Amino acid sequence: MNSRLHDRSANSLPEACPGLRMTPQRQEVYRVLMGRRDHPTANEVHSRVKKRLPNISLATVYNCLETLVDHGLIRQVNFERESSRYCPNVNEHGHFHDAASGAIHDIEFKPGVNLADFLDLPPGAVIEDIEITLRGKLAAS
Amino acid sequence: MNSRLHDRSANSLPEACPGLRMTPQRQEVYRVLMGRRDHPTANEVHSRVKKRLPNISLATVYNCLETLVDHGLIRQVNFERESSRYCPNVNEHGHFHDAASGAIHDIEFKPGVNLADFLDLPPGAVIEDIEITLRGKLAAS
DNA sequence: TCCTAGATTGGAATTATTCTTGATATTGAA
DNA sequence: TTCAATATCAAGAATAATTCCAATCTAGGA
Repeated sequence: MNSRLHDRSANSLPEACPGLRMTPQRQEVYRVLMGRRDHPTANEVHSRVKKRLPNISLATVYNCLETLVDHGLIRQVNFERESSRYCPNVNEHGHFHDAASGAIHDIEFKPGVNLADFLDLPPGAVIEDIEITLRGKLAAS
Repeated sequence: MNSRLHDRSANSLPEACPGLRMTPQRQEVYRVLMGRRDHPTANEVHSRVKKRLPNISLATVYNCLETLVDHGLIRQVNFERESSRYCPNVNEHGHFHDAASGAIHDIEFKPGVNLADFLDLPPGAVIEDIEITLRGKLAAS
């Protein structure tokens, strides 16, 4: 599965990712995602990146995002049929979509849990990727 | 959450679903889904339905599918950015996407499990919908 | 039967994403 | 350093799933 890079702060860039040429565009796309972890769409990423790279095109943002996903530095997240969103948390995790605010929260697995503990997997299934999405509301507390 | 209708066979039509007029088109769309539970796309449903209703339009298939989803008789399932697929299993369940064959298998929860047992939910979260998708391979056994 | 709300149709419109092409930049080898 | 090969970028065209729209059509109630 994906490599697990932990403890990357908003400023730590993935200087050394084998096979990935760190161009200014990719760096800035990555920086923007790390800087505000609110699961932006490609369009939103484009707007943010343009502050520093005013000439970057949306196509390039799509290319950069795809490249970063392919190299396991970020994750692409889909809700229903909405635009894809992007997330710098590459740990195994799910998402909670708050219907009221539209906000998306990362959901971590409790430590030590195992898919097969709660799902009836087909015999011999080798899981390569998991996507867990919850939709609901946060009770006014 | 959705009403839970169990034990519907391939021929049992939802004659009585409050607020839903059972037109021939809706009936046939539903029948087609129940008859072959392989998670077809709207296009595939359209092809199948046309055998009995040659004049039905794709727009109508989309309308029927949406209506049936809204009434909790079927579920809409999304994988990545692919076309939506439709599934007559309205029980809470997930999906396993076999990368080799492209087949999609329903995954049931083990009895008695509870989301909060394995996920760190935000405090006060009220879950309205769950989507669990696994991608992987079936080991050649 | 007549009326009306809801359903259907075909085609146009929308929209996120991908593709294409030519220009530009980077790398590694000589 | 220079060159050739390769990768990246930008702009706009193309694609494809889905939705929208306007014009009929239909079923069921008065």
